[in-house]
Amino acid sequence: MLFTTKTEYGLKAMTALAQSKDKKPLSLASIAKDYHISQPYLERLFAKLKADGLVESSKGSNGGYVLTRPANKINIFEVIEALEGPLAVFYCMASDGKPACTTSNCLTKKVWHELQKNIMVTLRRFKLSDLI
Amino acid sequence: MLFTTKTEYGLKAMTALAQSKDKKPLSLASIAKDYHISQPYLERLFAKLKADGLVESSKGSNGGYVLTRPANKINIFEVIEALEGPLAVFYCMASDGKPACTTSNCLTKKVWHELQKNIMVTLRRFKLSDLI
DNA sequence: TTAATACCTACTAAATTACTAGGTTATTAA
DNA sequence: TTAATAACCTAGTAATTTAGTAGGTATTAA
Repeated sequence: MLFTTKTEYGLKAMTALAQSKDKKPLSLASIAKDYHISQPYLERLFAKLKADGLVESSKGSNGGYVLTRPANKINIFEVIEALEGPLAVFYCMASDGKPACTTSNCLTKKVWHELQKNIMVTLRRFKLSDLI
Repeated sequence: MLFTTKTEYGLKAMTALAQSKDKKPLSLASIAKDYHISQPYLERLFAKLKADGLVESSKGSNGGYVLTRPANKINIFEVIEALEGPLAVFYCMASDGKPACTTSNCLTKKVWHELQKNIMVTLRRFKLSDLI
């Protein structure tokens, strides 16, 4: 399985924000209820979405989250990367702190690189608005 | 992470078979030693590869595994699917026994379907011989 | 001042991956 | 015929990740 419920829940919630009347902030409590998702779990996902600048929050009564950009300007890849971390088809392809493959001139790596690029391009083509 | 060490180990071992002199069977003991992989774990991977008809086995002294086809006729997708099971970018996309998405006319699903098709096409383009 | 909301920390449960241990069965070479 | 080799099988354990729970604090609007 490529993606987990993190992405599934996150995208569902993001589409909910995209459909909010007059860009009114939506509380996680209401989203959690509407989509039957654990609220604390959703909170952690939104912390990541906010850290990556995809949503803005406001506290207090009538507070909640709103998208920072129109839904047709947010691509699926951004959302996935925010939630799942950097895309890596393999351990050896990880771009974060993990130990990378040390085989010089590694043919296998070239194949994974091409696959990874391909997946990214495909995911970037789709916008949040395509899911509504 | 898309793929696990199952695929990593499996592909490494398959390329070892592809490079065997005169198509001589290679034992899992020797592959496990050469590539520093747990032999019983490798055994289970090869059970899957054999079940999918990608390798043949012979028991006894000088026995081992050989490829059933030339390396340029075996594509990466076949190997991955044998080892990791049916490709599904999401739970809702699983083609096996699991409960599928019931949302009729689900837009999200169309996006995943296109992504999934794309990944398959890319993986089928690469042959085992490309990794040698 | 109160209620609503984001935000934070620590823990538990479930699932999956990776690995270990200890066999049995079939085949070949000596 | 025997011993070595190798596939093949079963039942576990360890490690990691995902998913979810519990119980708070901080901030803001009404």
